[in-house]
Amino acid sequence: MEILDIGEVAERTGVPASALRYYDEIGLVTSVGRRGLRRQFGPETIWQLSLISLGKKAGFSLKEIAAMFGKAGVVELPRQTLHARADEIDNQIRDLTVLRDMLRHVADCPAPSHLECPRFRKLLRVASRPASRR
Amino acid sequence: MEILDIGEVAERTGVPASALRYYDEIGLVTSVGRRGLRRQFGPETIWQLSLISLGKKAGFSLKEIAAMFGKAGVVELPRQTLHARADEIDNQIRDLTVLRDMLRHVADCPAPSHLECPRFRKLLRVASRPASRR
DNA sequence: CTGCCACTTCAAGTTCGCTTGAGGTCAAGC
DNA sequence: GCTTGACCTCAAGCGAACTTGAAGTGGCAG
Repeated sequence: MEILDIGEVAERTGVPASALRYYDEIGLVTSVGRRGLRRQFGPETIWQLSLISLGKKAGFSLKEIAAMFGKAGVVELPRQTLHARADEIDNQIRDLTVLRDMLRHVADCPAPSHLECPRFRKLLRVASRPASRR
Repeated sequence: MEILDIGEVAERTGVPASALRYYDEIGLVTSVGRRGLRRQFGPETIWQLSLISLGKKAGFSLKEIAAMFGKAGVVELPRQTLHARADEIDNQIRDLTVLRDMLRHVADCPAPSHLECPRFRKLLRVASRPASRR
């Protein structure tokens, strides 16, 4: 059960075969060979696809993801770049936290207009501030 | 200085006029009138645009953002939906945290192959787990 | 040996979120 | 009154990330 063909990968990961073909085409995943015409993938493809899905959720483009996790699924970027990426993600986490707090607040706050609520106004101020100052 | 025309809004927010016209077209922002042909916006547009930018960073589509912050910039969704959205965002924050830790780890870990590093393998397991179990 | 059917390729189409370009308008300054 | 310049409209184009469809192929079960 070492080598999976495209249908099995699709079934196990939920990623459609058409998408897998596309990823193969752009070099985001690599098929280890063919059985007839049928693409075959190594077992590492499975976790590579979860990393890809993670990266997508984080808002990275497939190109950026390909750059982060090279063909082998092994990261090959300079440390500096990796830390920079991590910092970007930290900023994004902060943004999401503000948005989440805003939604939760709005769901619960009884004020007639949220603009009148000091808590909402505070969140708004944070939301408007540039990332560098957060 | 109550009412701004499109150029001023663009300048203050960094959102290009073409995008503002597009947002107007799809009803994501509303112009309060025209001076000649020129669109004019109320001052609330400014903070609405930062909410929009926040929502975009969070990976929501413009339609979803429009649904969250109705035309008036006032949220008009049932509390339940808002909390559901907030929970979604929480999951996303967790995903991002895993990804960030993964990047930082990879930047610093001296192991020859990350697959051999127990810490990396642990992060990988978390990454592969469905959101519900995290 | 013959089907079957899951795959293949390749081109074209789709959605999203805009941008670009051509040609037009209008308020304001000279 | 004329020019200027910032806006306008409308249609087309664009890149990302796929999907869809038509026509073909090849391993394997019977």
